[in-house]
Amino acid sequence: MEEAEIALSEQQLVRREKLLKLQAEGRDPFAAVRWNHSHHSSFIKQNFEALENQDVSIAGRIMSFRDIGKASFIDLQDKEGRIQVYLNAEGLGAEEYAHVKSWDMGDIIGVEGYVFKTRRGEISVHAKRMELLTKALEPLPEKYHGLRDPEQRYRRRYLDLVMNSQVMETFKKRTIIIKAFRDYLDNVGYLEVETPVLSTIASGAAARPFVTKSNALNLQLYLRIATELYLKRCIVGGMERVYEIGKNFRNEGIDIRHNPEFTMIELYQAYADYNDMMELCENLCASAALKACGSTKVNYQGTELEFAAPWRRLSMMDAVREYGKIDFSSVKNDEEARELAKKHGLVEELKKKLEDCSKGDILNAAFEKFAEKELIQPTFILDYPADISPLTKQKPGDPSMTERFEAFVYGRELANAYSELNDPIVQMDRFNQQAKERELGDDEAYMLDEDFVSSLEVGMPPTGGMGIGMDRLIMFLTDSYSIRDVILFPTMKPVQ
RNA sequence: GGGCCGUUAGCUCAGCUGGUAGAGCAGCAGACUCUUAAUCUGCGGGUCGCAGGUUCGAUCCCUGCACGGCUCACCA
Repeated sequence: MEEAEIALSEQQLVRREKLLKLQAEGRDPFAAVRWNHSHHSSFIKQNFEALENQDVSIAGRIMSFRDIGKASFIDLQDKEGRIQVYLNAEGLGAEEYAHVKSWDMGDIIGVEGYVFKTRRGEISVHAKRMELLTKALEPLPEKYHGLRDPEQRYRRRYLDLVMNSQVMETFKKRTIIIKAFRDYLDNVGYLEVETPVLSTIASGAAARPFVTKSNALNLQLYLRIATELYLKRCIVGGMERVYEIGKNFRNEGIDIRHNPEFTMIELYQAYADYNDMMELCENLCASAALKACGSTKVNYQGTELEFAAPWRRLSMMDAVREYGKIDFSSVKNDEEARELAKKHGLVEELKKKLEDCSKGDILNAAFEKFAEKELIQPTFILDYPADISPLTKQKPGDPSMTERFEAFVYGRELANAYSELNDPIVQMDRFNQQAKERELGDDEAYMLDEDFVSSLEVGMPPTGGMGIGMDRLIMFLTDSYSIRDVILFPTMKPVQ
């Protein structure tokens, strides 16, 4: 007792004793072994007529063990679900049957036997041979309530997955949704690419980056906050249609809809513009909803969301007029806009001092305050101020506005898309403007990427581009309240 | 970062106005050949998140800390 020992519970000690006993008997449940299994649980249940009285081989985890004396029932869980195993001395032999009875809930076993239906109508496997494939040394959480403690569910997701079948369903759906995106884009000629996570410049979005260091290069590097500028280089290179699904990293607050690392798809299409991106956005989301939920109509937190095209289209100015009762169309300059800001209580919403704010800043603040949370059904908000859209083409006839939209669902931003700015001279001016913003204290202003500008000098065709927050879409399609419910291992503070 | 709430057996949770703790599941022993939250009998299992303080005495009151949840702020 000199060294600090990990305190084992009574139940853990019991299981370790069982393990030692098994090993002493030459039945080490951790010894190398493979198990040929022929079927999964749900397949057997769905194909009972064909499989009745047929031999099958299954494997999984013991979730329930009902010993009624000379016979027992086990609920075996595999990746598809659960199936009941019936065992008795006749099927296994008296000695084996007695041995199996010492197994525990949580143990991972293989079962060979024939398919039958119990008198109560439960499709089951009548065991002829059983093998303990892995011993569980820790007891499972409570079989009825499962694992409830949110902290443990996130920290020990493996237990959450074992105990809560809807969690497994959510993550299966997650994969279906991402695959739906891939299938759709691959079918219309997109090329999936990979761009750097590590870079000396973190640009393409407004966010604080994570900082790391390369030992080999003796260099400070950032983890990417967006893939935009590299994907556009691919367009310059002639790939015409590219997308990347991957993690972005933003060193910011953690809450119900933000995780420091999150999954984004960005896609770029040459010879297209933001109108094409709207259609693509509708089609991608509708197709994902159809594949994951069987319908474009999805229930989210008690509200029915309709993802089928067409989504409502509304300019930012019209949205502010509709939801904020403020008319920006007649505002001629920044000064008039600042007056409006004071009149409508927007000053506190602004990220900068009022005198530093342009008309665009104030319009955006009014939108965020009055309109954003009202946009429940999928809605495109079009035409964003140029000041907050440094990578976007200006509107023909109104250089203060850009060809940009964001898609909102349930009051949350889901997608962001532009007619991509491809004029290298204007792009340089916009980066310079961002540098000024940074001097004014905005540490999320876009970093200058000179090589990106120089790629535009080589020539980027007119291009439409879009980013969609995959985690957020997955939240909507799985009725998940928190982003942590759609990320397998969300960022957590370590326990001290 | 602010506010509110939580942390008690492996798990899910009780625990009154302060007198060092209970249930169900799980575990152990036993009974039971169609159970499925199986049932029945009996028995074990706790540094009440951590550290201080008040008190004769703290799971309970106070302070601080840790972790988590919600929320506001922040955050395209």
